[in-house]
Parts: sequence; C-alpha cells; structure tokens
Amino acid sequence: MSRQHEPLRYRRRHGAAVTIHDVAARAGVSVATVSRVLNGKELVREETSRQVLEVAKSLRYVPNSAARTLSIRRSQTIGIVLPEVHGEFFSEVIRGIDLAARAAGYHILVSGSHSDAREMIDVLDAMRGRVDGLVVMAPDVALAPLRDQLAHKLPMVLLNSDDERHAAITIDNYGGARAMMKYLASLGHKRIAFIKGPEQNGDASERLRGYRQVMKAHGGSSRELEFEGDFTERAGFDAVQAILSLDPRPTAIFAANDSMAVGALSALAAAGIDVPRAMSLAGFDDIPIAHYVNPPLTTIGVDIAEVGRRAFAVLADAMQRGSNTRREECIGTTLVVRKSCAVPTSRIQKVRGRKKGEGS
Amino acid sequence: MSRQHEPLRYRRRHGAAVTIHDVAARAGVSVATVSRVLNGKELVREETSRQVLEVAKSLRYVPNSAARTLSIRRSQTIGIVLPEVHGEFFSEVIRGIDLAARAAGYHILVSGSHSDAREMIDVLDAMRGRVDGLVVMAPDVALAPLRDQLAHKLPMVLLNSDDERHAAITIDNYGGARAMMKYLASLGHKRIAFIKGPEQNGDASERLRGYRQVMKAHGGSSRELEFEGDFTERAGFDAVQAILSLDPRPTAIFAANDSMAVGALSALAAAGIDVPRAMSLAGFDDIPIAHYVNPPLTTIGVDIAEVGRRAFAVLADAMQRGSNTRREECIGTTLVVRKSCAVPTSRIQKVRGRKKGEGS
DNA sequence: CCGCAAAATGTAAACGGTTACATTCGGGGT
DNA sequence: ACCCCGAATGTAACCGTTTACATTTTGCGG
Repeated sequence: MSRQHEPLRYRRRHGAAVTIHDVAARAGVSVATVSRVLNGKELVREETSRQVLEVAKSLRYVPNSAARTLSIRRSQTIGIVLPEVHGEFFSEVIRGIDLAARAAGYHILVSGSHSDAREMIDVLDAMRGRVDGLVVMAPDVALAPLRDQLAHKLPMVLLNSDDERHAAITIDNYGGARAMMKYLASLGHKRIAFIKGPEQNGDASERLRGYRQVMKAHGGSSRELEFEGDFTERAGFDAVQAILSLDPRPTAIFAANDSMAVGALSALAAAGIDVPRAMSLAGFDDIPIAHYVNPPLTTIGVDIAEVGRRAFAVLADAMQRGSNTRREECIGTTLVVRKSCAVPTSRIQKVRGRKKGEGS
Repeated sequence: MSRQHEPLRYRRRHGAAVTIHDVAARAGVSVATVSRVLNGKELVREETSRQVLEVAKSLRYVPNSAARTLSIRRSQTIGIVLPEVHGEFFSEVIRGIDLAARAAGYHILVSGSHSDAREMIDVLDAMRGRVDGLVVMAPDVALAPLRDQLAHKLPMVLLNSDDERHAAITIDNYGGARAMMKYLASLGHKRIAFIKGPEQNGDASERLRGYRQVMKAHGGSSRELEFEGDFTERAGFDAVQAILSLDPRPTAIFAANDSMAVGALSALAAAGIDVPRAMSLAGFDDIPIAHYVNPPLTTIGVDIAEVGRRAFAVLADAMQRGSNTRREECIGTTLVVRKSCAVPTSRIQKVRGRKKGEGS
C-alpha cells in the first residue's frame, strides 16, 4: 500500500494556482460552500457568501475549468471546424460565431486547414471532451465519411452542406442568382454568359440553377452560354477569352463568384472592352475587393457574420435539447448595385430611336 | 455517511461515452496498462499492447481531454486573444498560428473583439486551466492594466506590443518605412508627405520614425509634411485635401497604412490628379486590395502568417521551459513595387533636359 | 426549554484520466 | 529449491470541481 508518502492534499506547492480548497480553508468553510457561493444557485447565508467572495477575490481565485468541465461534463466551449481559416469569408464566419458565443458565455475552439476527411475526423475526435457542440463546414467530399466515422454524438450544425441528420445553415444561392439575373434582364440583357463554379461545390450548383431558371423563363436556355470555372481569378480570366469569341457576343457576364468576376474584369480590360458600356459584369459574394475594382462590381451580398450568428443560435438550441435534429435555415442575400452593369448598347440605340420617332 | 447509494463506478449510463475503464475491462487488463499502451512511453508486453489497441479501436475509444488535462495539468491548447477577429490581418495571424500549432499537436482557443482592458482580462482569466500558453495582441491602452491584473503566470507572447516581462513578436515597421522612403528618394522625390497613424499605436509610431529618419538624412526634416491619420480610409481621404493645398506641392505621399493610401487614392482621383504621373503614392501592409486599386499600390509587404508561425515557435519554447523571458523577434518586410510611384515630373524634365544637352 | 422543520453547511463520491509505488511473474545464478 | 532481479502489470491516490446526501444550525411554536 502506498501510505508512506505524506498526503499532499491542501499543501500548496510553489507556483501552483490557488484552488477552491485554499479559498475554503482561508474562509473557514467547506469547499462545497465555496462552490455554492461561486455558482450562486443554492441557498447560502448572506454573510457567509460575502466573506467567501471576499477571500476569493483577495486570493485571485479563478476556478480551474478542466476540473469543472470534467465534473459537470460541459465545457462551455464550442468547436469550429473549417476547411480553411483563410480569407475574408472564414474570418467573418468566425467573428459572427465568436460574438454570439461570447455573449452566451461560450468559448470557441477553432481548427482550420483540413484538406481530407481523415484529417477532419482526427480533429473532430480530438475535440471530444473539449467542446459541447460543433459548427462544421466540410468540403463536400468529406461529408459522407464523416457521418459514419463520427465517434461522438455531439450536437452539430453544418455550414453550407446538407445532411439528413444535422441542422444546417445555408446561403440562399439560388435566390441570389435569380435576383441578379432578373436585374440584368430588367436592364434589357438577353444573352447573358455564366461562368460556373466547381462541379461538386454546393454553392456553385445552386447559383447555376438560379441562372438557368431565369434564362429558361426568358426563353434563352441554351448551354452554350455556360463556361467552366473553379472560383479562382484565373478561371474568370480564361473564361472571358472564350466568351469574347462567341459570335453574337453576350451583352453581360455573370460570374458565379466575385473572384472570377475580378479575373474577368482584367481580361476585359486587357481586351479593351469597356465595362459596363460594352459589356456588363456581375459577381456573387460581395467580397471587399468588389468595392475597389474599376468599375466597382455589381454583385450579390451575403451577410456572412449573420451566418455565424445563426449557426450559433441553432447550435445553442441543439445543445440545450441535447439532440441533433435535421433542420435547415437559409440566409438571404442582397443585390448590391454598383457600376459594372448597364443597359446594353444595342438597347440604348433602340430606345433612343424610338424616343426620337415619338418625339418628332 | 453516504454509503447507501450503490457505487456507480463502471456502470455505463445510456449514451455516455466509452472510458478507459471500459477498455480495460474488455481487454482484461488494468486502466494503468491501457493508459500506458495509449501513451506509448512505458514498457508493455507486445502482445498486451496489440490487444489493448484492438479493443480500443473496436470500442471507438477516444480519451476524454478534460480528464487528461486535469490529470497532467496540460491542455495541449493555446489561447489566442485579439482585439478583433475581423479582416485579412487577423485571419492570417490565426492561420499562421493554427498551422504551426496543429503540427505540434496543439489546439487553439480563439477570442476576439475586446474593446477594453476589463473585457480582455476576463477572457484571459476564463482561459485559465484551458490553455498552456497565450498569444496576445492587446490594444496599446489595455497593456498596462493587463500586466498587474493577470492572475496567472502562463507563458505568453505578445504581438505588436512591447513589454519587459514577456516575449514579443514585432514587425519591422521602422525598417519597412525606411525602405519605402529610400525607394521614393531613389526615384528622385524630395518633398514627401506622410499620413500618420493613431498617436498611441506602436506600429504607427515606428513607421513615423522611419519616415523621419530618412527625411532628416536627406535634409528635409520639417514637420509640415506630416499629416494626422487614424488608419482609416476616411483619414487618408481627408489628409489629401490638406496636402494638395500645400504650396510647393509634395511630389509623393507615403501613407502609414494601405487603407489610408486607398482613401488618399480616391481623393486624388476625385481631384483629377494622375497617380503616379502627377503624384506618387505609397502604403504599408500590402493588404489584398492594394493589388486591385487603380493603379496598383506600391507598398510594404509583411508576411503575416509568418508572424503567427514565429509567435507559436516562441511560445512553444516558453511553454517547454515554463518561464516567461523577455525576448523580441522582429519580422522583416518587403518592398512591393507596383504602379503607384514614379519619377516626379519635375525630375523627368530635368533628366530629359540633361540628356538632350548631352546628346546634342 | 423542547421539538422539529427548514435552512445552512459539511462530507465524500464521482467525473476520467495519469502515475508513484506495490505486486506479481519469469527466468538465471548458486 | 531458493534468492534476486528486472520486466510487466495492478492498485489507488491525485488533479480541482460539483453535488447527493448527511449533518448541524437556526428559528419558532408550544
């Protein structure tokens, strides 16, 4: 038996942090009382409470959260897992969640840069016991393996992915794309080229769907106006080359995201084509740069911080109920009109002509 | 005595996660052995080890990190505290730290948006017991109270702030500013206006120091070329109004950061002044937008992710030694030449004149 | 002054790991 | 057969809280 080493309990080692026992001893009460005072829920005599609080403050006592977590099986922390932690989008999402989470007394444990599913699962597992819930944004390919491998049944909300078993927050890509298309149509555009996003990307396919829906509604549903793209500037640049060689040249280009629109803009400038006079151009996302390019880009804005906020709200609800229910929330978009779209030239002439005729 | 409620130990409640005890029981060994196998440091018979591993895997056992943290008094997590989690800069820093941290098996606990010192201290306290070390970027005003209030002696590294008691990672603002000034001087500029940053901001004052140093070296050290600013676009815009009213008009403007340079650019464009022909313009930071404005901005680039990486490296060292020593690391900068600076017109004439003279 | 319920406080068993020390096991050496 | 030794494994204390239940105090009616 190991009874020969003297009990270390209550003996403060040098440099060690002050514990609830220290406070209890100094205040002349039991640890239970201290705990009760600090958590404030139970009945404690006014005077005892005051005294304990005083001692705690003078000792600069801060409860050890690992112990607390272990004991109550709640960490007051949520995990955020993203494929990347890079760029405006993710930073905004994190900010949105952070704000909401801190207001509710939660901390956030962030992990980014996960290329494959395996890595992602490792991170998720490593979060076990550290977090009470998860906000996950999985690259689409990683989602399927995730479902099965997940060891824990933690409350979880998905961003921009869909799933039958969890809550999801998505962006209204379809509605946004339609809104932009309707705007372009209202200006008088009929031949509108579309630069697509990556094949398997969910956002991309919804935006494409919106484009097609409006094109079809206006009678011009051919696929020859759709061009490949992968959300990079380069892709936008390249797509323009192909678009310009079309014979009845389109009067407008709608890129599935702003980065490609920016790339397209350079290509257009290089080809000496005036935007918006000779060609209208639209993007999607309203990244900060959209504001600065010349001309400023007309695009679809998404309140990204709101995505984060809502994600937390839904997660908070799931954590409270301790269950994961399928549920989808869709964040709306706004049409941001700047200077890159105008009435097509052919139309201007027509309109002028008619007016002249009417006037004379 | 509370001996009448039957011992719950080892009884699995529905839905509860599998613990080390479950693994031990199933593998027919003690918890100590399981722990040894999993942590791999001590001697365990090959066969026992294999068997434990097998059971652990089949049970999908994942150790509870709160328990582990409590026991070994290390969380394998570092805290990151920033004044904001907004924008390219912070997201890059986080990314840099995250990458380095994960490679070393650490998690990151992030907290942003702390306007005042009080709030910051609360967060820092709340991290007690959750993290093994801290990377802190404090708004300058908050730094002093921080020093005294800090209850814990956690290893900590400061970003862009200085302190006698902790390690700090700073950006070579002075060197960067000098490099830009020398570049402008080499183009032939003598009257160079400077748009300053916020008074108490450390980065800002170092940049100003670099500006002054070069101005003095070239003989023109008057303060009439320095203008107030606060790092916002608005400030850059406003400063230009004042600059343009100067009588011998400056031939170049050096803004203490890119945002102000961008603001200045709009003002210049509005005033019909051609950049760079009639006025050269330079910034500092190389934010992504710098690349997109027209003309693209010549600026000083900072490898921000590197700041994060180095911060982690220094912190890792401090955590290993368990001590906080003053130590400063400076991250270098690069001159990024784009299109917003050119030889001043007066000089072009002179040069042409001389060349003509020589030629004839 | 007693008895008793309610209120306040104390005791110690969890929470799920790690690890110092104890114990057992399995050969060699004599 | 016995002793000794190192390797492998087991036992239980400990990390710092929370909290069920036990115990003590308090206030009050009789």
